[in-house]
Amino acid sequence: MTTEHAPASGRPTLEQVARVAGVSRATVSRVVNGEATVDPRLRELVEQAVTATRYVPNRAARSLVTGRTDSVALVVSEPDTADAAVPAAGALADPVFGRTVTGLLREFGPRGVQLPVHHAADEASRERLLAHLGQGHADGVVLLSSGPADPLAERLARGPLPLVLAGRQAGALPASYVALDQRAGGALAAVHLLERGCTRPAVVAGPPSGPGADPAHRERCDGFRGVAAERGAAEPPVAVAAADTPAAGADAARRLLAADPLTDALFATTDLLALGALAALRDAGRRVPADVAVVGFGDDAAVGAEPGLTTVRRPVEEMAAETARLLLRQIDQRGQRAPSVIFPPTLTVRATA
Amino acid sequence: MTTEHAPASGRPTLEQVARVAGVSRATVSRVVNGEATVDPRLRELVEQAVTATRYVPNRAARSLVTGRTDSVALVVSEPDTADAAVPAAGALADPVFGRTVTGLLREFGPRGVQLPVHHAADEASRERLLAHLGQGHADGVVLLSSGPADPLAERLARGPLPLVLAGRQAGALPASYVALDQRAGGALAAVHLLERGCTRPAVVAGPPSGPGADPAHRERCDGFRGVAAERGAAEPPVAVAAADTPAAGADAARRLLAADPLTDALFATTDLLALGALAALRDAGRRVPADVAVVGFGDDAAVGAEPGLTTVRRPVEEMAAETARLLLRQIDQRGQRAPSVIFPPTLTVRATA
DNA sequence: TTGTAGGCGTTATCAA
DNA sequence: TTGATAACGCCTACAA
Repeated sequence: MTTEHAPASGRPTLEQVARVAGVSRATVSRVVNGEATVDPRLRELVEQAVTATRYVPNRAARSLVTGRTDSVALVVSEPDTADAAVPAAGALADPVFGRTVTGLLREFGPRGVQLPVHHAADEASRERLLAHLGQGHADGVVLLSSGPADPLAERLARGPLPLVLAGRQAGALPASYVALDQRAGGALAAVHLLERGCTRPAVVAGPPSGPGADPAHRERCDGFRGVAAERGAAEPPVAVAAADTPAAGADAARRLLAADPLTDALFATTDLLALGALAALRDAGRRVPADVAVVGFGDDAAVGAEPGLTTVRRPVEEMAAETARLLLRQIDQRGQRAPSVIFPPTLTVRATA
Repeated sequence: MTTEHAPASGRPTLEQVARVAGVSRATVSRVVNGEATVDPRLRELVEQAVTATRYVPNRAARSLVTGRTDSVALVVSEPDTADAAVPAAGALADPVFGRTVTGLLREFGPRGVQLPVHHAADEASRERLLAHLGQGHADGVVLLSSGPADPLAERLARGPLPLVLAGRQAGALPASYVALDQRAGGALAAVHLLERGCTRPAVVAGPPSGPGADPAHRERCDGFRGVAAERGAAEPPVAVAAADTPAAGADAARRLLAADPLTDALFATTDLLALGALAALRDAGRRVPADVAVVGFGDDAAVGAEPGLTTVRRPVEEMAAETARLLLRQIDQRGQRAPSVIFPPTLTVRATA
């Protein structure tokens, strides 16, 4: 008398597979989880039953007993945007976010690791997130942080969950990270410009505070100036833009040109700034790259430039893939911290330099 | 003799909260789930115990018994990119993806609904995804589809899971959607240009096939021409760009200017195309907007223009939030299809028109 | 209104 | 090597 009280959802369970294969649940479980200690003949039987019933393990049940979730939280954190001048945009609208997701999914997807996204933009969402993660709803965390001093980074780093910081160094925090060699990027730009024959380069640097602020601006700038000094070029003057926008970049470029009309190369620490510089050069009647060569940084806004902007490209997808691998390793090794990795950027040469 | 066999993970369970509050698990469960039938005094007690123990429900356990997952899959689908000319970019790098996530999270976050992201770009990932979703790992699906004829859309629509198409109409598919009124966007641009005094407008339209192809180009174009005809303006000539890139936009604009040197307004069905048109106008020595006014579409690349690009803005975040609400309603109503919604765009006036 | 008890699908611990 | 059997944390009749 098979009572068969239908489990509401018509999906097959271990029990059913076991019945079909004529073995116990335990054996089916072993086969499904690839354990070695199982008779080849039984294994064969079970595998047939699995495909016959189209069985797929129930994540919730598995998670309940193993304590693992097979999911990694992608947390996009940004400083309270309430006071900032950037209203709608936000870190999620940055192509870097999408490219990061692409890279992460490349590793996680095939392994069946879920990637729930979280956005922490204010106190409330931060607390909710922390509580959520604290409950063990993810096996690890990828933190995509826009600010250097992120309160969330610290709290997550002190927490028990494996954590990898994406695109930003950990500083004093006990966490591994995957970051870009910003200095090397600046150096790349300098070498290219100098080898091109430029002798009076200048730098449009992003703001040290306010919208678009980022310590990376300074590192890129330092890398650029380091090479210039090393190669005996004139010490490149630096104009700091008020914000990371084309308008501010144009303004900074104008100041640079006014201070030294013979400037023949401009390195902007951001593509957006470079776009503004391009506009300023146009207005000033300078030809690009004949009179002034321009190199940007990021390869984000570069797609919008006509003619194409020569720029320093960050291997965001590859970095994200490495982030995923690092995190997976940490999860496997039960919290044992993985080494951090720094990626070198590359130069994408287009029309402006 | 409290045996207290530590549950490995030190997280509080219903049981512990119940002990602290001096009630039964059932009562705690009721309070946590907001059931009305519970004595206010007990409720108070339980709530205190919950905060004291920092209790957060265990999703896996809950999911196991309810059959729900409290998570919605965000599926980003794009046609096989293998042959396409766009290598690294992809739909995820588009700011629209991030803005959509922002809007979805606005609704899902506070309700504790997870948002795992999936990327379906080839046959393998599509099948894996379908199997995954078929197993009931999500309560519903938001499909962000780049192509009009998406094989995934059809299969999901026929499946049992609640589905909402984001940013694209369903066509013949049995699914609800949230889309933009593309025609109205074109009309908006036309009205603005005409009221500005322009009399010889022209259109740079995106490609009907190939990279950046999208039926929306035509709708925007139709909306624009409809208003022009209605208001007795000259029939606007249309140049179709070879791709959705600034270079192709510049090329199309040049053709338009050559055909009619008196052209005094340009509407591009994409911001990227508009950027190219701007460059072409510059090269041709036309002042913008004095000689030729320019309006773009999307407000994506607009951030990269200097001076600012006047453009048609899509309320992507709001649309995504509505998508979330629609889906939630469908999930609550056990598959009962929700009505679709079409959003009107707005005009963002900057410097070019 | 509250508590008791059974079961969701899986893994893990034992015996056999 | 295999099979019972006991959790895992929660919800939900059902009984009180």
